[in-house]
Amino acid sequence: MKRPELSVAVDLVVFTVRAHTLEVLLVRRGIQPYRGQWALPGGFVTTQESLEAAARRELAEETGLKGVYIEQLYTWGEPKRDPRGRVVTVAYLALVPAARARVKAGSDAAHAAFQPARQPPRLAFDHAVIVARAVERLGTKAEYSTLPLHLLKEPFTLSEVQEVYEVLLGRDLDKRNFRRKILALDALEETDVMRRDGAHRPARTFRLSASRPYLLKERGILFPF
Amino acid sequence: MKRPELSVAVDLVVFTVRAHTLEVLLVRRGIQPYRGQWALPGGFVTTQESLEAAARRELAEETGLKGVYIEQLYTWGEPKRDPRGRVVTVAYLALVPAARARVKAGSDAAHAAFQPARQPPRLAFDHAVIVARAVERLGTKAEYSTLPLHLLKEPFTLSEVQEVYEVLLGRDLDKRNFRRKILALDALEETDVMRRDGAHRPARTFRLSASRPYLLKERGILFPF
DNA sequence: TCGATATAGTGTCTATTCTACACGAACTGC
DNA sequence: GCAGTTCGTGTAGAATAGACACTATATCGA
Repeated sequence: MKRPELSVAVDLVVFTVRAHTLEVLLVRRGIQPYRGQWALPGGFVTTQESLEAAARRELAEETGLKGVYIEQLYTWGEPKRDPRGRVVTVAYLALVPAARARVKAGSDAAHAAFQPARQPPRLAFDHAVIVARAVERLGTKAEYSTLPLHLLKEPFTLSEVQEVYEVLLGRDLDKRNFRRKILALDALEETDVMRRDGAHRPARTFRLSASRPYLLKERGILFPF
Repeated sequence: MKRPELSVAVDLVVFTVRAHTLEVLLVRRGIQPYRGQWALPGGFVTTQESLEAAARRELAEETGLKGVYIEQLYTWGEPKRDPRGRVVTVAYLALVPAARARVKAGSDAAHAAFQPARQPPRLAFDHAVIVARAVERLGTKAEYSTLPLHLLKEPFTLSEVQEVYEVLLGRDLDKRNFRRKILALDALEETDVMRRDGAHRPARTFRLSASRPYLLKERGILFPF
């Protein structure tokens, strides 16, 4: 059994929801190949770090963010996917609240930006495929889990929760039905701060109830509805 | 950006359902480390083949099977998971009908065998974790998809279908409700051959209807029930 | 050949869940 | 204090889930 050595990379699909749009973090490549094109942030895995650690490191380098939600998405390893040679890439999906979704200070404005995830610009390598799969995965998880809550900064209002679900699912939801269902999951707890912004009635705010995980496989499935 | 070179392997979790038990294919390691211990079949990815091709090659080497259902499960890459050095492994999940689940002729009997997947023997490396995750994934997919049909050889009876679902879900299902639901998916079509085995009424048999994919995300969710 | 035995195949009723739908409440700003 | 805006709430009809038991059809052996 021989052991050919390959390069292993991690790529990050960092999502946020802003202005009723699902956005993904892209960086402009400074080197060949695909120099000047948009691509996912990422980099090679060093010998001593775990895959997830490598992903978090890259995320911190681009955005300065730590402790956000991250999960492994899929691994791509077609022999020709990188013209430089054989590179296997492990893609990770990360969710950041819009309020925290800033490109790291020090990067010039053109270097990195959040852009529409469903109609991204032309991307380097097979990154368009990776983004498409991540979008699909997120949509699927919105159907049965509270994962989308990671796109919000606590405390949040139920209208904000509904907005992220609508964006991920790509359709409008009935307000009363949505609120009934999301509260029935018993995953949210009311805070005592009210959100007042604008000339209208203030909204109650919520945070995750301490006893609940984000993903609910148990009954209490969110959808269909 | 430096490019450390790592070894990339594929490991296979090959499932079958036999005698109301979920079984997984294991091989006895002939070399160090973990020599003599049970492990998942697998091997290193060569420079010219894709990851899935490597997985299919390993599967064929152990079982002689081609064209079975296979999907990528997850990628493990902790720095210390293999004492020989840094090995990133991409695990694949494969489903084979019991009628085809044979270890390749030429392997000695002790070399490879299907064994209970939920209480496997002590496994090499982190393979127990991999098996556990595969079992969980299969159970989850049984809740909303027709993926378990890959565990059956066509044509099959509805009782056989129910059996695999029961094994994957770990609970008994009501016969009438199950048949109503599975048929409502419109994923099965009746054949004209009857299954007669034993001293009782023969059963209709079915195959997958040509127009249907195995996985159904659309409504018509199978469970809860 | 007839009875015992084993699995196949089928329908209904009740409880729960889904879905559609509209208006008063509470605040700001002019 | 009025206009404008978002917040917050209940119900009724439709669809789906879930519990439940008996007849049909074959084989086998007495």
